[in-house]
Amino acid sequence: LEDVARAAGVSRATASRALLEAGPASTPARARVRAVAERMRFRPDPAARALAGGPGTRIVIAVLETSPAELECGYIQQVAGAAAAVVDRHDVGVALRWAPVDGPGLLAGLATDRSVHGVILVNTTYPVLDSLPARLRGRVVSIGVGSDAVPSIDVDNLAGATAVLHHLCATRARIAMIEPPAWMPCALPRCQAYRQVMTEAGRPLRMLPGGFCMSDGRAGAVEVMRRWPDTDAIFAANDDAAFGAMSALREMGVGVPADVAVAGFDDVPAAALTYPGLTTASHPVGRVAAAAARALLDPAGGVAAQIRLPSELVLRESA
Amino acid sequence: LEDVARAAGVSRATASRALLEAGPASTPARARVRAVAERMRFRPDPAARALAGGPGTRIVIAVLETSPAELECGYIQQVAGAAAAVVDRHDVGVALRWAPVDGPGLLAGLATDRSVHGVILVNTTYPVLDSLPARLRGRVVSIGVGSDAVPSIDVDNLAGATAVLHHLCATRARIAMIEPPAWMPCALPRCQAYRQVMTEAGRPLRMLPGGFCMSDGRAGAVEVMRRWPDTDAIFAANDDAAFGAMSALREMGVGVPADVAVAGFDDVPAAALTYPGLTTASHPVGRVAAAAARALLDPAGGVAAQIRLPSELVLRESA
DNA sequence: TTGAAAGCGCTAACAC
DNA sequence: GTGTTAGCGCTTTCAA
Repeated sequence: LEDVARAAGVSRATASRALLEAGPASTPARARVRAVAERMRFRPDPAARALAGGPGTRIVIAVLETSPAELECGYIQQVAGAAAAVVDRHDVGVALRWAPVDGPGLLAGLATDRSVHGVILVNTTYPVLDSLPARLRGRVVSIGVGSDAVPSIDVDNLAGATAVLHHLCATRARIAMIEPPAWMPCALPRCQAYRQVMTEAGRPLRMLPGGFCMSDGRAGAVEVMRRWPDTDAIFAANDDAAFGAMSALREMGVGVPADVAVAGFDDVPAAALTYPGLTTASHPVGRVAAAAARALLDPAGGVAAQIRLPSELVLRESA
Repeated sequence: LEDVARAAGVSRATASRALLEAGPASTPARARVRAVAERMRFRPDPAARALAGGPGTRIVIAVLETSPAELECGYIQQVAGAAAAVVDRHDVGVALRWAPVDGPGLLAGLATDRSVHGVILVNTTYPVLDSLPARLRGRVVSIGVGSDAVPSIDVDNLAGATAVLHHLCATRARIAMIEPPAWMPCALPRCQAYRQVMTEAGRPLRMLPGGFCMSDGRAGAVEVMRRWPDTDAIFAANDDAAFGAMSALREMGVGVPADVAVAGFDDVPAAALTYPGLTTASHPVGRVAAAAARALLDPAGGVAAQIRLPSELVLRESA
């Protein structure tokens, strides 16, 4: 910085202000500093910046889940990987932290940690969003639901699920849904899509509490066939649950898709490998996470309040 | 630190030395400082530490690959996720960086970056290992092959592959292997196991250059059946290649496992979902990555030169 | 609008 | 073995 300032003919302080786009600085000086910095390929030292009261050196990905073991699921790993790839160029790192679903003070602790540059909330809930400490304002983005103070980025769950359900409706009459975990507000649009499409099409509503694991899908499928034996399609809240449903149906001697069609959501790699291949909606997790990391990193900070990345119908054999 | 030192009745410098376990410090003082620090839940500020010449605040995971797109594969994501979870407690972050397979100066650049705490090399090669800059000594671990200066952590490829091949040998006579990418030295033990087991069992050697993608497995299987039509088992270098082989065999009208048994390596989640389920060897990627991160973080630094985590045979229907 | 100066919390020479 | 002192590279009051 010293060198940049000298080369631009200003003091360190002015250079700092120019680069930060904060505080007073004349437009010409500002431009000169930026040009010199560019030319010298100047990269501010994040450690020094953190020490001097700037943003920290880590982005923590705080994952709300029922158990820390959930950090090992493919979805979270993908978020971590994509974010880690994005932050590298900015000399920042990411850390992955489990937060109990109803644990208090998660954000409070993060707010006082000077080494924290920003926070990516995953699977967050409204109570957590509402407890946002002032010091964290502008340094938090949510993958999932957001609030006035917290911009959110997610796949377009509503559109993706709607597409799947329209496809199901075209060939099937009685469609059941295995719901996502009830506490997870970001998954609610998938239910909403179900209610909406079924209602509009005049189909019966057959919803069952479920979850995001194969075991949830398995249990759900068994219960569906017990309660409504004439069901001819199952929409699972995600691919894993759909895999569970398919395997349970097979064990019950129910043909997929001959007797019952099955569809999921996410298009995980395994969806292309099962037999039959799983019809589902794509979920660009990596792009969502990368966008979240960039929102935290970009100086402009022009984060739209809400970004919904498109989800596309992926047709395979199961439905 | 100031407070800790005062409470322990020593100067900041002594406290620092005691906590760092570096430099001279009397045993009693050392113990006192540690006790006080423990009680006060003192956590040194990583930014300050980095600024003052200590280790940086980021661990960069440098992945040698042929293309940056490879960073998005499940294996790398898992490494990133597991490492990110481990470093969180240490107020450090991880960053993911792609490095061209034969790109020069990768480590040189990292060595001069003060914000880098340490480096986890993934899929590294011997030339890279040999070019280790002195300043990075003791701050690099490799997931894969290592060297005198770089401790390495990996799954026990040799034992895992050997177990799979012994299993194959028990019921099959002519076993072909689809090899891993040739430039990736960490995957070589899988080939070595093949040669060894085949030779000991007096079986023909049928090796074909391959890779780690489904397309490699697909091409490999086609070529195997063309060159050696009486082959009755295929060992693919990893699960993805095995999936490709299975799908190619199915398309060729070859029954799996009836006509040809197929086995892979890694036990990715999809291996349990294909039809037939894939016989493979487990690969505790998360544990490997966590161990690598811990090796970099732990103050003791007592990293064994080489750690090989066990791989277990996972029997399913494909072989 | 700008510059000078005072730290941020820690480590590492250096003298005691 | 221990304390004193001087920074690490930046941001941010405060005067000018």
